[in-house]
Amino acid sequence: MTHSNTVGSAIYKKIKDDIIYGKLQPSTRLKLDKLSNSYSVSMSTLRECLNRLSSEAFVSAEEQRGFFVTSISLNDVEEITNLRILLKCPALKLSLKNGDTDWEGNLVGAYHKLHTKEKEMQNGGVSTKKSLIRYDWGFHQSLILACNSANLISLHSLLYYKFLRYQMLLTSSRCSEAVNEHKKIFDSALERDFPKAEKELKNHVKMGLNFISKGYKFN
Amino acid sequence: MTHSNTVGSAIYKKIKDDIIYGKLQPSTRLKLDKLSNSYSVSMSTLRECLNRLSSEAFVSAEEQRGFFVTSISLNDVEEITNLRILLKCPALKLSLKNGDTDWEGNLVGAYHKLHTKEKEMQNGGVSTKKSLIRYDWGFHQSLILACNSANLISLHSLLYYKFLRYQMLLTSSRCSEAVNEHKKIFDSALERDFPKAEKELKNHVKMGLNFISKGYKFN
DNA sequence: GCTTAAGATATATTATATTTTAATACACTG
DNA sequence: CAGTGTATTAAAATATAATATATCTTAAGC
Repeated sequence: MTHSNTVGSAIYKKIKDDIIYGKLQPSTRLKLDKLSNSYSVSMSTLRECLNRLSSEAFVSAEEQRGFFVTSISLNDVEEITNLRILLKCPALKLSLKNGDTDWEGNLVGAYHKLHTKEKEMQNGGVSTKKSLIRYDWGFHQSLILACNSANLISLHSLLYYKFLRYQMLLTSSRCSEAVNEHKKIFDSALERDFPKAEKELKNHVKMGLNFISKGYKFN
Repeated sequence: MTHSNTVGSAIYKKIKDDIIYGKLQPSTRLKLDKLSNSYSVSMSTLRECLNRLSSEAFVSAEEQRGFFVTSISLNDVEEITNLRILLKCPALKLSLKNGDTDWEGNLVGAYHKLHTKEKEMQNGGVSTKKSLIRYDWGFHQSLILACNSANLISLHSLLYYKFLRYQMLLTSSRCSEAVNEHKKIFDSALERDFPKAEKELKNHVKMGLNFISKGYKFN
C-alpha cells in the first residue's frame, strides 16, 4: 500500500472525500482563498487538486468564475445508475468466467468482512457508516476484479463513488435489505451462475437508486 | 462556440492534442521546465494542465518523479475497443429510439460532411487527415447524441479520443473500407433498424482495432 | 556491490501582477 | 418615477516568478 506522500495527493483525497461524503455540499462555491485557508494548503496546490477533480466531474470549473462542487439532479443519478448496470454486468460476466482461486478467495474474504460489519451495524454496533461503505466497496470491487480490464475496473470505481455521493445525501440507509441482496449476489457469484448473479446485481443497484429517488427531494 | 479564454485551458487542449496526434509520443517524459519553455507557459499553469490530463489517463503522474505521456499497449487498445462497443451499442439503441427530427437532421448533416470529405480524400484531395477525423468524430457523436445521457456521451467521447491516439500511431489509414462501413451504419440508423446498425457499428469498431493490431508493432 | 555525495527535478509556498467578473452607484431615457 | 444602460469600484480568479524544501537519480569512491 503506497501511502500518499505529497501534500497535493493528500488534499486531493481529502476534498474528494469531503465532496462524496457531503461535507462539501452540491453546488457549493469553492472560493480559492477560503479553501486555501481551511485546508491549510497553498493556492497553487489547491488549484491543481481542483483541476483534477473537475476532470472527474466532482468539481465543475467555470472559466474565470471559479470552482463549484458539481450539482446534483435526479436525472444525473439515474444516468449514473444506468451506466453502472451497463458496465457492472459485462464485467461480472468476464470475472465469473476468468476468476481463478485467488480471485475467489479474495471475494470470499471481502464478503466475509462486509457481512461481519453489516451484522455489527444491525446489532447497533459502534461501527461508523464510513467503515461499512469501505467494505461495501471492497465487495463490489472484488466481484469484477477478474474481468481483466484495467480500464473497466477504473470506470467502475469512478461510477461507484459518483453514486455514493448521492447515497450520502440521505440520513437513513437500507442496510437490512442490502444484507440479503449482497448474500444473493455473493452466493450466485460463487456458483458461477452468471444469469442469477446478474439479475441480483441489477436489482441491488436499481434498489439503491429507488431508495435515493424516494428518500431525497431534488429541487 | 466558446473559444477558451484562459491560458490554462488553451494549453490543456494543445497538450492533449499533441498527445493524441502523436507529437508527444507514448512514454515520453514530460519534464516540467522543458515543457514550460516549449509551450511558453508558467510552471503552475503547466502543472494544473498535466494534473487534469492525468485524471483522464492521457498523462501518467508518478509521485515525486514527474509526468509521462501514458504508455500504450495492445492490451490497452483492446480494452478500450471493448469498452467502446459496450457503450456505443446501448447508446445507439437509445438514440434510435428517442431521436427526433432535429437529431435526424443533424445526423444527416454530419454524415454528409464526412462523406464529402472522404470522397475528397480518395480523389487525392488536399484535405488533411486531421480535418477528416473531425468529421469522423462528428458522425460518431451524432449517432448517439439522442441517447439522453450526458454521462454516457461524455464517456463515449473520452474513449473515442483514447482510441484515436492508437489510430494516429499508424501512417496509413483504411479510408476506403471505412467509407463503406460508415454508409452502412448511416443507412441503418436512418431506417431506425437497430439490430443492423448495431452489427455494422460493432464491425466498424472491431475493424479499426484489427487495423491497428496488424499495422503497429507493440513491444 | 554498496554507500554516499552532488546535481537535477519535482513539490510546495509565497508574493505579485494581470484579467475578469460581480456589485454598486450614477446618469440617462421613456 | 421606473427602468435601463454605463461607469466605477471591489472581489476573485488567473498567471507568472522567485524561493525553499524534499526527493530522486547518477556517478564517484570505497
